[in-house]
Amino acid sequence: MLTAAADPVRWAVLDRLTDGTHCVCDLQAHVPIAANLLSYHLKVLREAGLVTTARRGRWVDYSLASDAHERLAAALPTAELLVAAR
Amino acid sequence: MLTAAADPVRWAVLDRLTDGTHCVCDLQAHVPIAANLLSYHLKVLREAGLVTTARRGRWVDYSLASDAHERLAAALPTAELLVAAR
DNA sequence: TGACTGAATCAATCAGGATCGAATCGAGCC
DNA sequence: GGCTCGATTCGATCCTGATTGATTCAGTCA
Repeated sequence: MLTAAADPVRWAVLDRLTDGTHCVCDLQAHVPIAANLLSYHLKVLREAGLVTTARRGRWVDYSLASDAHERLAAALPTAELLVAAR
Repeated sequence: MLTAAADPVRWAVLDRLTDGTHCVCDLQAHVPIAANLLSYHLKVLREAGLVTTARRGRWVDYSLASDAHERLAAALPTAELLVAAR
């Protein structure tokens, strides 16, 4: 879970998706890597459940999973500090 | 920052430290790896500023940095979602 | 239909970090 | 001083995961 977010490329993708849905071609313009490599990283994010996809014609739109932040925050080893503080 | 926490061994160490200070020998008992390897991971955590150390006689005590959780949470790519929500 | 485009998949390569063994350091004890 | 214990450092190896290029798939438009 954390390892999925703790990669420079995937971090940039997630960061880009925080301001809304973007197709792969748009993400492509924001990370300077090959298309097939981006596809690989998107697959990792999909398998981690951090992003969701929707096909729109010949494009595929990627969005942040609605609970992405909650799940990431809960995955932090220090998460239980919050619980204890409540 | 995130990569420091997104490792199984270091995650376990940080998790162990959430309930207080522990010497290396105690941490050793909670992660099934060689002593020198643990030392390596502790060094990574030190360099990331996530833990602090204090020598006590022949022992070295490790503690969570006071701002460890804040800094980890802020390092999440989805962190700005919180800011936007406020 | 057939050419074209966006996207995903596959096998193979490569690099960086994790791991191991041995040596070293620092502090206490006899 | 020599010795032990706790912890770290060093050098070499292993191995996972990132990267690459080529291929395949799905959808669009002429």
